[in-house]
Amino acid sequence: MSNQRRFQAPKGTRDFLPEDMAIRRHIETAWRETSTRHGFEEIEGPTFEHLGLYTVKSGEGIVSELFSFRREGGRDDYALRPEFTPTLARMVAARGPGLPRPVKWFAVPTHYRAERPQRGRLREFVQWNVDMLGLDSPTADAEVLATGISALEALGLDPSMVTVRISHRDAVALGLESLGVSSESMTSAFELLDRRDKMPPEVFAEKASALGLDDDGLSDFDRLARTRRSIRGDLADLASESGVAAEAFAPLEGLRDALVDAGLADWCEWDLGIVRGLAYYTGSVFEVHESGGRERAIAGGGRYDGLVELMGGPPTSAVGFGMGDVVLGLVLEDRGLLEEVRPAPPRVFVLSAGEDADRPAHRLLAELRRAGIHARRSYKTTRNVGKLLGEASRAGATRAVILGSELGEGRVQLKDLVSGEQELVPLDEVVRMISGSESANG
RNA sequence: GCGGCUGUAGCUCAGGGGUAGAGCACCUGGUUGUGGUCCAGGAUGUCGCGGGUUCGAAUCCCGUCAGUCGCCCCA
Repeated sequence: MSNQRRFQAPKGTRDFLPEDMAIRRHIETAWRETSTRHGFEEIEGPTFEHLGLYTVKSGEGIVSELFSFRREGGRDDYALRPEFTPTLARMVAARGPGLPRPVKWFAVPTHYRAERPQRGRLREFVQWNVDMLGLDSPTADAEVLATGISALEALGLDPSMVTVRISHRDAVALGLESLGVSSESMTSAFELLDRRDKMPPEVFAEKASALGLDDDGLSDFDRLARTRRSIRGDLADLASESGVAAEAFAPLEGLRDALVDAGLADWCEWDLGIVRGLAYYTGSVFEVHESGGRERAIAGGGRYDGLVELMGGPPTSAVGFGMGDVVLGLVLEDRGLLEEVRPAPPRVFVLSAGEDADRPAHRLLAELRRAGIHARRSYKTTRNVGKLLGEASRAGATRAVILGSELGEGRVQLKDLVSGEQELVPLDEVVRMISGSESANG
């Protein structure tokens, strides 16, 4: 290590040692199993795309946030994918007309963003994407949300720990309109709504008045932005709390019914301050947050009915979300839900208690593995059976097979490492006994 | 791009002008067959890097790099 150059992982990337990888697989397994159970099929796309795929949607300003490159001598600009939705929209635009509707796809891709890393945000991360296209109904929104929530539940979270905050751009637009915001100013109003907590009150007031809001309008705007309410409640209550005319919330009715019918009411609440920066959202928008508000959003998504068309496909309704592994991992860690997650332990540990037993031990090991059993041995040279059993225990094995002098009569010790009991059994029977036993492990 | 904090053994850290320590982890042994304990022993660092001050710097000063947290941004 002295006269060689030492490399470290690039900024914002992670090395996954076995313990880390076990956690990553734990999360990804929950994502995949939940997706499949809800009828979504897995897809994958290229890790890098033409740069234009991202600038067409987000403008040139996005480039500074991307890892983009041009091949030496090449003419095309590429970028490592910062998100999956453009790839998805491209795939659907290309193949969409021939696909049975609705399209229900999910992916678990890695993504890359050239940002300054901080808690909950890295330069390389995994993000679960769940999307449903071609069904213009709130039941699609609810089904997508049900899938996300179900995965959180599978990972041990419950409604006391996380909340899905939901809004709807149409409802908020109608509400803002009733406060006097013109349709030309609507985009700016959304932007102001999104960023209201990031500016001093004077600046907020100034920008609000630029939208045509007087003092009353400003206070109503603020009230709307802070409105949070159970989705079980009457929408009329939402109207009275936000100060906006009840008619504005008509777009929420179908969504509310679908969420309640899907059994998601305990997890969800209306939060009219949720906007999401992305310009392509057209209807429902939502974010999943840790209840204590200590971490960044665990997931975010919404309806984006115009994007497939933007990619050259037919007009296609769409709704989906992304859930990253970084914040989710932090939340699970905070809640102590990862303590039991570790690399798979072996079902059995084979050790020889004497030189004469080495070859029979190796033969047994091979036989166990051929039978599909996760079996390990020690590579130490010691004959100290105590040390070897210690190694078996540390590896997490619940049983050990000890081959020794009893081999002369064709028998070995089969030891239960949990109870400490052991019995002499015929060598020929070991594989059958272990494969036939009920074991939660490996 | 800006700011706070932190860089000493594989990990967590202590120390602090006279050329380095602890715990954990790791390895070996405890002689020929029973456990995460115990005992004994062992390896490991250019104290992030560069420069300056000094007889002497891990220690003080300057710079730089890296990590981390936050701001900006956040698909």
